[in-house]
Amino acid sequence: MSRKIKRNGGDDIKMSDIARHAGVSPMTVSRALRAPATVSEKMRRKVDAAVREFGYLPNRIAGSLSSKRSNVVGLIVPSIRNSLYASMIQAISDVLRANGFHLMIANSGHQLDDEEALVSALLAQRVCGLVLHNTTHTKRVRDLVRKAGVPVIETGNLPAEPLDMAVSYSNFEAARAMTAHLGRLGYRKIGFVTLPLRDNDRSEERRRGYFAALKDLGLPADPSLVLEAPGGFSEGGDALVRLVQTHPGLDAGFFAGDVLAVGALFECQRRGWAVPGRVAIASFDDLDLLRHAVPTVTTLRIPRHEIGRRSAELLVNRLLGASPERIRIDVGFEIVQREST
Amino acid sequence: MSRKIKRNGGDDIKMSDIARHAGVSPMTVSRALRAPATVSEKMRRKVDAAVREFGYLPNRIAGSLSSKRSNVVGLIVPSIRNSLYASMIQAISDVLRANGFHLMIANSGHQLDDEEALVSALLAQRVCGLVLHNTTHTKRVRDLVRKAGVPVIETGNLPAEPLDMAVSYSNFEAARAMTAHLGRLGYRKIGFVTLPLRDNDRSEERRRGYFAALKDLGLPADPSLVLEAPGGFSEGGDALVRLVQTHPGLDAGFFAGDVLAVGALFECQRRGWAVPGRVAIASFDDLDLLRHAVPTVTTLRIPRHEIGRRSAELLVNRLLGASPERIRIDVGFEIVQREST
DNA sequence: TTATAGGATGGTAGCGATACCAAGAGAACG
DNA sequence: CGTTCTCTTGGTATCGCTACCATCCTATAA
Repeated sequence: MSRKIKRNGGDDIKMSDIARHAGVSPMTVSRALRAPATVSEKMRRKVDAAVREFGYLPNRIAGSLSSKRSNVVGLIVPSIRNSLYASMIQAISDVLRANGFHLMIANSGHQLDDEEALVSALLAQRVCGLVLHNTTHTKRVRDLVRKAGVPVIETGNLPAEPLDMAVSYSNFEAARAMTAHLGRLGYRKIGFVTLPLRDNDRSEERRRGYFAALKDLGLPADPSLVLEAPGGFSEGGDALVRLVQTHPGLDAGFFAGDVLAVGALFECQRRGWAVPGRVAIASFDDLDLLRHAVPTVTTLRIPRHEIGRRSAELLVNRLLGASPERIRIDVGFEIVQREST
Repeated sequence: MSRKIKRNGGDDIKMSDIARHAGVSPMTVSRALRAPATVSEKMRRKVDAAVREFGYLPNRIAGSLSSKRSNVVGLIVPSIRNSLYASMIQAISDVLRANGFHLMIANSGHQLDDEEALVSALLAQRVCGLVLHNTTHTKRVRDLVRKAGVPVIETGNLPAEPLDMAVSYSNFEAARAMTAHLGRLGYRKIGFVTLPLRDNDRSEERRRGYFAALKDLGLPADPSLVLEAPGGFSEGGDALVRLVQTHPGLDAGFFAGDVLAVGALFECQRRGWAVPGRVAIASFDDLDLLRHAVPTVTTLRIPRHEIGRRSAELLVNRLLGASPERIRIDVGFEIVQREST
């Protein structure tokens, strides 16, 4: 059909073609498209007509190269699959889009090395900003980001010293508050099930919070009450069963991952264990599901949507000219007491 | 600090700088980076050293402009928040990344007009391929896509005439199969709860499938057995209650949306209605949740992950040179019979 | 009437890479 | 020893757009 590989198909109409057909200069076309107010009514109409006639789409790649400005923001999350991230992503995407920016998403699978590779790749694409759902990075990531000079949001945890801007809640405080809440409700033997701790500052912080609260409550810190489990319904159920077997007096389980908590709840239903009669269940992160389960599940409400929204807003402000300053926003959390505790 | 707005920060080291410091020509740097095999060992080492010394990141924007090739694929989903899409997105992202491509994601919120705006925007960014989770488009979208000449995957449904390539299952056949399955199990008064039908070919098809199956079963087509509900746990519960109230003989509910089904299940638990004793519940889409709920829920397993994987693979093949041909892949579905029916 | 400001247009020179072709350096051959 | 072939390397011309500055035109003031 064609002698060489067709790289990009398309007839590739360009700005100068439009200019010629409209009888104006390319610059006028450029202006009519980006800043219509700076062009006379007459010119604008000519340009618009030609643009419509040819179905012209300006080449943003050329535009970005020329203006040294891009309108794409990069986002790295540990996993796209997880619905927690999904609501944050949605919020980011919405705010960006409303301001004419786009989102490039990648997932690191909780690997710091992969995060590094992705940060390089995104910076090579010359993203104009970055959102990282992670607050511990390799040295190279820190260097790259500093050197690139693009605004960066870190989230997922509250770092003591953000790279640039951080929007999050404190995993430590949240876990501590929930544990304290359970103590206040009278529970005395509180198990803690955590997601994998390796390379995950969030999980670490939560566990620290749990122990801190136990100390505040004057309860013994028993490491055997802490179980590490990969996320998943079955794993949550298994963990609870194991805790109950090894600690007959267990009266509550705090699951630092909502899916784990729901899995535990289902396992209780299956075994006919009353929740909270036999054992109370508390969760982390307010999945919609938890409000509808039977019984409804006590949890921490993390304003994921707000985190996404504010992250994107900060980024956009900076991109629109706000002066660079280290910002660290604590969006807080809320304990939602429900039937399960 | 600086007299003019700093657009992109960074010292902006470029290829010619690296070339100078390595004592070679820019072309050699370019080759050493993209096709190391075409460059002598000696040159490659010089280049690598300079690249590392300066922490140089090639500018992909310039590269794309020059080569007329981009490595970014665009994806438009109705909603990022929904976990159905999440597992497909993850699969797409993984395959693309393994082949050196990136993903730009946007969500249309089920609006065809928004889809149109996003397709324009993505094509203006000169994405090298497009995945649309939708099979009905505005005329302009069809024109734009044709003109751009980039490979396109449609998914979410099986269109009779794909724009280019389609990877999906048949919503019609799936809904028909599940309804038939319920009939085979002996249910005679089967309610159908659908997601909003407006501008949504998937929902339409599912409803058609339901009616087709009723006809096959020799059961009357009673429009009052069909309820439209926005997605959500409460909405699923409400819909079931309404159906039961208006049709005392209702013995099964088929929910064309997993969240609706789970909501209905919870409502039954709350009211003490035996599932499936009082009413059976069947769902669409095999959320993990359904396998763990009590009782476990009968559903249609849609290979979302496979859809994402194969979509991305087709796209990558085409981008790597496979000849353009209309492809229409039916990945099928599977009925998973569980305790709830 | 001429001077002058201010807004609208156009010309030119890149942005930072790659495609394409030409040239140089060895290797292999008669 | 010259010729041809292959493998590397380098130079030049874009890619499609925007920044920047020069120019031109019209409107208002003197």
